[in-house]
Amino acid sequence: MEYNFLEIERHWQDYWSKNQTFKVNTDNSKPKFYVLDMFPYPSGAGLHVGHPLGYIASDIFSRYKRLKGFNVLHPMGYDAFGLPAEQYAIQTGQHPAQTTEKNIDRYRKQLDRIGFSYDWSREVRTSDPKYYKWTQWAFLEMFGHWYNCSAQKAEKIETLVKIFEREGNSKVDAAHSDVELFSAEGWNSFTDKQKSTILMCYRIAYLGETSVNWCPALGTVLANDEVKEGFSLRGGHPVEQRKMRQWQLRVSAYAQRLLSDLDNVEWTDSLKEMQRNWIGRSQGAEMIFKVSNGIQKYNLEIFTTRADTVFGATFMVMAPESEWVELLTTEDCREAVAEYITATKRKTERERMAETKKATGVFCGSYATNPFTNEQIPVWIADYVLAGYGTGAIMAVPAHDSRDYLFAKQFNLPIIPLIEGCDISVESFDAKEGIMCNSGFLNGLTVKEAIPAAIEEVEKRGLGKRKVNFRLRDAIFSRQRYWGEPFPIFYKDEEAFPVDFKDLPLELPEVDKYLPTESGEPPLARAANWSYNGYPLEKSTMPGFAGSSAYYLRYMDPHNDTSLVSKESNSYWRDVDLYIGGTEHATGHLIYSRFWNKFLYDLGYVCEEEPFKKLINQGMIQGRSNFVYRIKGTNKFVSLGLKDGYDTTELHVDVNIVHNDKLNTEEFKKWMPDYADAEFILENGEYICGWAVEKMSKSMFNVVNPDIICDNYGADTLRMYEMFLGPLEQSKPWDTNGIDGVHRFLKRFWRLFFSSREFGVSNESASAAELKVLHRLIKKVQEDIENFSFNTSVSAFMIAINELMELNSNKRAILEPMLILLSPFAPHITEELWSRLGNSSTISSATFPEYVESYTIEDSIEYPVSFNGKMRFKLTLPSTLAPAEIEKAVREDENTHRYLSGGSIKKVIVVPKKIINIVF
RNA sequence: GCUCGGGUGGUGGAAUAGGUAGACACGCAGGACUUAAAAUCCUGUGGGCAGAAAUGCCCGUACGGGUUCGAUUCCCGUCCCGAGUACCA
Repeated sequence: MEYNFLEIERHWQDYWSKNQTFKVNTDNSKPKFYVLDMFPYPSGAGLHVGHPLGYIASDIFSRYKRLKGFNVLHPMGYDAFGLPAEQYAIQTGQHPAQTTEKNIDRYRKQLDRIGFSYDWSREVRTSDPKYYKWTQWAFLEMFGHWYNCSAQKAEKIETLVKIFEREGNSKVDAAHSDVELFSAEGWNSFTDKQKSTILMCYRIAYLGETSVNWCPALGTVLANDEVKEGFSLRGGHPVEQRKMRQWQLRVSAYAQRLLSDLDNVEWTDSLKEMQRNWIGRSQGAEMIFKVSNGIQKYNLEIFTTRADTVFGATFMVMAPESEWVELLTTEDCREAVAEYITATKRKTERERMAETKKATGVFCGSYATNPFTNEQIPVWIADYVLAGYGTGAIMAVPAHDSRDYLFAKQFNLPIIPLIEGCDISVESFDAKEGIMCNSGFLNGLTVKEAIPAAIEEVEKRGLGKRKVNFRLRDAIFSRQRYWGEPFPIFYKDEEAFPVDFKDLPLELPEVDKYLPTESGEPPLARAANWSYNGYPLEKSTMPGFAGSSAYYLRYMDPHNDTSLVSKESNSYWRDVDLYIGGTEHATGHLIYSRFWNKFLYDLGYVCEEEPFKKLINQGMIQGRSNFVYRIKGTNKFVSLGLKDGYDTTELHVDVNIVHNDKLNTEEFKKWMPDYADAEFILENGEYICGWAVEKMSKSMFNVVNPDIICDNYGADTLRMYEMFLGPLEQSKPWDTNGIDGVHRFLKRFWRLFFSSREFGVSNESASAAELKVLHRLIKKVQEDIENFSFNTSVSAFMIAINELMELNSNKRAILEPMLILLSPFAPHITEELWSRLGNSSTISSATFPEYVESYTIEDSIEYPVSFNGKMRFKLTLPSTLAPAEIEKAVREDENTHRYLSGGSIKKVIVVPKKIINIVF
């Protein structure tokens, strides 16, 4: 009986779907387990073999947990709003909803063929109005709340109004944008519009002027994590800085909690580290420097982490965008400053980055007083100081900061070393170590002692205070695009008002074109009647991360019409126990989701403060390209081994017509018309292709479609092979060479159940040897799955099968538990054999076999005996011996005496079950 | 530059509370079955030296040191590769 994987897989996929085998409900009699994949953006290109890697791993884990008695929530959905569908719509005029729908259908078909155990009744799509109603709802909640820093939580905006009415805003410890101080009387005398403008500075979702990443090619703004090295992540278009009024989320208010709570989740260290860097906490002090432009005196505030170096501050620098520039530029410097500022503005973000080795700047004419030395020091303007961080101004300590050093050298400013014996002749001494000198009261202290001592002195003299700064900025939430969630916001007299909750979802309107208008307004401006009760609605839409920030909550209760997730569902499923996805979301989705969840937690809508308990990053699967070598000026192709004898051009060839690096020359002739009459110079009758690891992409002809693998080998082989390829978290190239090994394994496994030619297993009881094989495997597979070491468990299966074949084992007592062990990896073949064995229920409701140690204990052990670490001979001893008895046996062994040849034993080291080493 | 990973046969990769390095698989070579092919099965396969053979010895986990009876594993230094980040004061 052949292993007919196509028939078997089709049959069981139908069966699972018809019987809703993987549908779950809350069930208080069972412990819950929530396994989540990062849902995909359904692109037009469909899935390639790299995409399912993480899904396969999570599916194996889900199936394993079911066998272990857990009630497993394992859902899937689509991140359906996004740029490519909109770009395609602009080109073709087709509604993005249509292309998205089509792509989703294709994705679904591809996913279904791999045999995932998703509960599809819980599917979500971010572009579905029933779904984005709750994205809009969350936004309105953020609009209606402020962040109370002393309580460390979000509170209703009404509580803030009460405080303002009672005492003004001077004592409120709130996360806010720049705002003037006012008293209670002041507040009460404001007009409604003034009040609303002030409240906007406190809302968690707020409208504010900010410097944004503007991408002219895409015609929209982008968040920091959507920009990489000055180019847009999607499309790779240049990005420039622009001041614009945009909706923003006050993520920065949560910076400390986002940082601290990383300690409470089981993520990889590298991912946590990435988030820590992105949040970028730095502890230091804010200090006031008295400055004078000759006419008027001001207090210029700066931020520093090195308060200990004040004695070496020989000049000040402020950012070109700083509002201080206007105040501190003196008349005689005005022209030079203006010129410098225009020059800076013209530079793109990229140019500014590229020029990190060259310092540019201009003196503004004013002088500051160093509060510790009382020296007069010049105030400069330079673009190496950023407006958006700290106070936008710094004290420059050239001896101990490389950027200040570069600047001082360029403009001949004094450099004063502050650490004993440091060499600053060619570069600054940035390390925080050494003994202080030239520093007045700090002299003789180590840097570590001097930093707090200096801050203490600063506070004592009233020059400033301790301060913690974060690099994490508020998230820019507006996109000038069509294919996204509309903001439930309308404007009355230029003032923003929320759309009433009962009117949600505010559905995306129809437009004639998906482009911005001629006047540069977002596409929604094209919609007729884009208004609410006669008032104009917000025309930008929300960014991609809006819909993906709370989708894991929606899966818990996907059809709920009255809330995002019910209290009952949320308190049962709580949080994601295992989240699998790519590391590319480290500073985007994974920050926003945590922020979003914490916000909902503050409001009492969810019961866990962190959404993803454990997170695994699957590695990227790269492509493995194949090459052919065409002799220049001919249509002749020479095999890899002979190509050095010719002048050739290396050309990519479709990997799907190459098997084990051997080209199918007939297929090759059919592949492209140009090659129809190609000739080949073969080696040993075969054409061998060259290869290289590259990104998987159409242009390299190295895309492998999982459907083809399923056609040729079956889904079970694909699943096991993807796991066998290497450690889950490691990036690795896809190489179809080698898949035969896994396929062969499944065929052998299948054959174990066919003792003659007919299906049949023996009911005899298992032998000790068979039980040993089985129980070693149970232990190994269980440990490996728990440790996400799926590649080694595939190997363990192969070893076990080889051993069982040697034993001619076909006993039900062994094969039935083997089926259960294998079922998470290869669900179709195991389900088929399971039912042939006469089981009425599906294998997913079976119980994972219990490991019994006594079956695996060996009678005797072969010990390698080494002398001073060098292996000499092997000694077989009963496994029951205690270390002392082993030592006695080896001392008495004749081989020992032979190798000692008269020398005396100093020590005998016995590592139980491993090695005996004699030291002499 | 900084931070975090990682360097093991022809290939993918096993093995680290320090204990026979190269499991398992691919590929390759040889063999069995077959008219032939496919499929399947068996044997060998890190390098070197010696031997008819069984086998024995030496060298080998990027490189150079160190700790140890013993290091792929721990420590110090160097080189290379990958990821993240980019003037964050």
